[in-house]
Amino acid sequence: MPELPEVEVTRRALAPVVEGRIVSSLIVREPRLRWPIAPRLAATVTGQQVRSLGRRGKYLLWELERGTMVSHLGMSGSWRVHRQDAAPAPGPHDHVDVVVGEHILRLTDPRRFGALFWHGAARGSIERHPRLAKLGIEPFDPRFDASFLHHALRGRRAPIKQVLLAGDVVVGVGNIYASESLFRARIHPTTPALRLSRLRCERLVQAVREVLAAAIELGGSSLRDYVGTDGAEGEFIGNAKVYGRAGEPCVVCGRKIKRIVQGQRATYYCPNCQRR
DNA sequence: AGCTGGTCCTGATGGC
DNA sequence: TGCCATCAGGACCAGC
Repeated sequence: MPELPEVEVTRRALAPVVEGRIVSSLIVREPRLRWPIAPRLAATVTGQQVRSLGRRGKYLLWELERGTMVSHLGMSGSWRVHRQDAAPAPGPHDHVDVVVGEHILRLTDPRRFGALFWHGAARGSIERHPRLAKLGIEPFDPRFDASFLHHALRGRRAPIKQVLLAGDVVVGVGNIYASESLFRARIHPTTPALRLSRLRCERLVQAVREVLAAAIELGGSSLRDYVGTDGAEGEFIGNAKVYGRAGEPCVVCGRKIKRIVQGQRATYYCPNCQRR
C-alpha cells in the first residue's frame, strides 16, 4: 500500500486527531515488526504532548515534546482511528494502539514490514537518524529540479526505474508511482539513469510531482478501510495509466502495455510512448 | 505456486 | 592496485 501519497494521506487524516493532544498510553501487542519495538517506547512517549505530525519520505514523524516517534507502514501497514469508547476488539494484525486524547490510533500490518521507533531530541535532528540520513530530496521541495536530478544521476548506471525506487535521489516514489511517473515522462524504465538528458530530467521531475500530487488528491492507491470508519478508499489505482495494465491498450497510443521485471519488482510501460 | 505497495544487509563489481 | 560508491540478490512476512 504505502508509497508517499498513502503516507501523506494518512498524515493529513491523523494530524487533526493527534496534534495538541497528550499520549495517554501506548499498547504493544506484537513488537516483532521490521525491527523489534523497544520495550521502553511506551514509557517514553506516555504523557507527552503531540506537537505536530510530520512526514519525511514514507516515514511518519510524531513530533513530541522530547523527541520524535517514527512510524513506517512497510508494505502492508495502515493506521486506523477509533473513538476510545467505540473501538472494536483488536484483530491478529493490530500490533499497536496509541491512545491519544479521545481516540485510539491502531497500527495494523499483516506482513510486519513496518516500524515504530523513538529518536530523542537530545540526539539531534531526526534528519540525522541513520534510517533517515541517506534519504533523497522530497519531491515537492523546490530544490528538486532538472539540474538537481541530472546531477544526482551522474555515476548511476542502473536503470532509471530502480534508481527512482532506491529513494536516495528522491524519496517517496514506490513501485506503482515509479512506473506511472516514467510513463508520464515518456522515459523507458530500463534507460541507464546517467543517460537521461537534462530535458528528460526536467520532464521526470514534473512527472513525479504530478503523479504524486494526483495520487494524494485521490486518497492514494487501494486503501480500503484506511483511516477510521469514515476513511476514504484510495482511487488512484483506477486512474493508473500503466500500472497493472499489462496487455491493455495505452491510453495515449493504443499499443499494448508491457510488463517486465526489474530487481524482482514488476514494471509496466508503453513500448511505443516510452523510449530509451 | 506465484504474485503483492518497502527497505536493509551482504557480497560482488567496476570506475576512478 | 586499492578504494569506495554502486549494484544485484536475498531476506523479512502474510494474504490472495
